[in-house]
Amino acid sequence: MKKKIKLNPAIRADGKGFLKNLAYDSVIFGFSDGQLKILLMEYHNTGLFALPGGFIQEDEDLNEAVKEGLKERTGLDDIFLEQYYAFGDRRRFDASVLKKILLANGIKPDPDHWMLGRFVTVAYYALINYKNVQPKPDVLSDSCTWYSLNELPLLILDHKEIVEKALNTLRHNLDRKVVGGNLLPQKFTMNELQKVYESILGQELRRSTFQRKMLGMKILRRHQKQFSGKAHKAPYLYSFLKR
Amino acid sequence: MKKKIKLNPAIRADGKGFLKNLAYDSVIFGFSDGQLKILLMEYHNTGLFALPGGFIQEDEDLNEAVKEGLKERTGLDDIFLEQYYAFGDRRRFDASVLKKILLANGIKPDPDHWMLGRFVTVAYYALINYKNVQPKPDVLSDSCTWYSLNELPLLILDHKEIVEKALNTLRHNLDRKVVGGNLLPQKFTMNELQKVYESILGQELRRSTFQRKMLGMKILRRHQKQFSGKAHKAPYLYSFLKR
DNA sequence: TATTATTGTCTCCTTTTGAGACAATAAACA
DNA sequence: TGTTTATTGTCTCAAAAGGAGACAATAATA
Repeated sequence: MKKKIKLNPAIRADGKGFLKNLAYDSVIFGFSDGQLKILLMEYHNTGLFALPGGFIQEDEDLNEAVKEGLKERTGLDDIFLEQYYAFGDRRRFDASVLKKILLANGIKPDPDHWMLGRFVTVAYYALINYKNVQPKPDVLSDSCTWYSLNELPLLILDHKEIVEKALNTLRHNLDRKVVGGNLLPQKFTMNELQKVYESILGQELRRSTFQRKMLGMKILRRHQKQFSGKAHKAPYLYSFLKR
Repeated sequence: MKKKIKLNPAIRADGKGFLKNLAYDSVIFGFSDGQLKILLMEYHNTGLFALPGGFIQEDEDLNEAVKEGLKERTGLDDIFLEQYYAFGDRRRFDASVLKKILLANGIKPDPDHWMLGRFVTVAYYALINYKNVQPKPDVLSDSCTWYSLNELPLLILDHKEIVEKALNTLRHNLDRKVVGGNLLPQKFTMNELQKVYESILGQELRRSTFQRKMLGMKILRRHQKQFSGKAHKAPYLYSFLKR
């Protein structure tokens, strides 16, 4: 079987083969040091930061395009991913920013270069296990690294708003879906899970209530204890039941 | 001030002035005879039914385009409207259906006619007061009328799926937002409100519990009684508090 | 005046949640 | 080896919310 080569959109001059006026951006959440973090790209020689994103090929499902892009950035294949909003304000777009990025990459765009046009972007958020990932920049950017939600750099266009809405959506879905586990390794302690919930909700939770609730849902499997070497009772490890 | 004329996209041959590959569809909910209903368009001489939808002008915000389209269909201006999903599967599209519609309207499209291409559609749902509306068809269709959710005709493309997802989203938002009132006149009885909730949730609710909950939220104002002429106690009318 | 259907409210009971208490325990320390 | 420390799993008690039904009030009819 012939392997499909995916050209990076940025290096194509005409934008052929891609849906016009349409892009996607993904807010990729990870958890480390007790904090929620997201992946950001920094473009060559510009000091500009942006969400990982891309374009959709004409022969590709929207959701598949996003999964594919996610795989390129993170190397991960089976990721919790959810679409949450299409940002379509006309003023969200600013051609000068895109032009700056292209120029810094040695591309001198015509005024009617396809990437300088207006785009509606479909936003997704993903939850991944921080430890499994070595983020990789794309052709236009020289880094793809984690930033704590509390200390984000200035983002291009309306990407700040996109992040905020992602977090809000994640919060609202937290009670409907058992989403928290996607940010942790397969086995984790109750305290680690609680920390994840707390950082998503932005508020502290009562330990006993949280534990009772989680155990009451019957979706956790209890494994052996985890001995940390510290001078206190060792917590059990848990994992989520598949279904 | 010069009035802006909005050309109907269908009668433009080139599709210029519109965003490519992008459309919107709206699931417009109304409530009458104790049932949830939605607005559907039937295209001239085709027997094809579809959701009201349209395209986005290059100088127009996505949300504004949808509001504008909604106003054309319903005459209403200030409508509860919420975006909920962008449908972007490649196989959602079927050129033969669009071709049939165009042919039935006397337009013989080239194989590369813009409307025969692939579209990602951003879906919205709206809640309106049934009584306020005289639905109007657009240029391509000869009717725009209410259909009960239980007895929908066969819909084109993936419009059935779009409706189902709208209803699901509405259900999930029902406890977060006080959404039910948008389907009723300004003043309504508790029983009418309960019927709305029941038809959205697809299940019966306990009268006393429902009333206690609604009154407990402190978002209802009680008005005079409504005398129906029937031989029993008259219910109060309520309205939602603004804020 | 009695009857009927429906409404607003109340009561009782169960379930869920909030807040804290307490014994168990892994390692460090004396 | 016994004591101390920090943390864990579980339990208890009270408060809040929710389910199920009872009951008096009432608008029109018979």
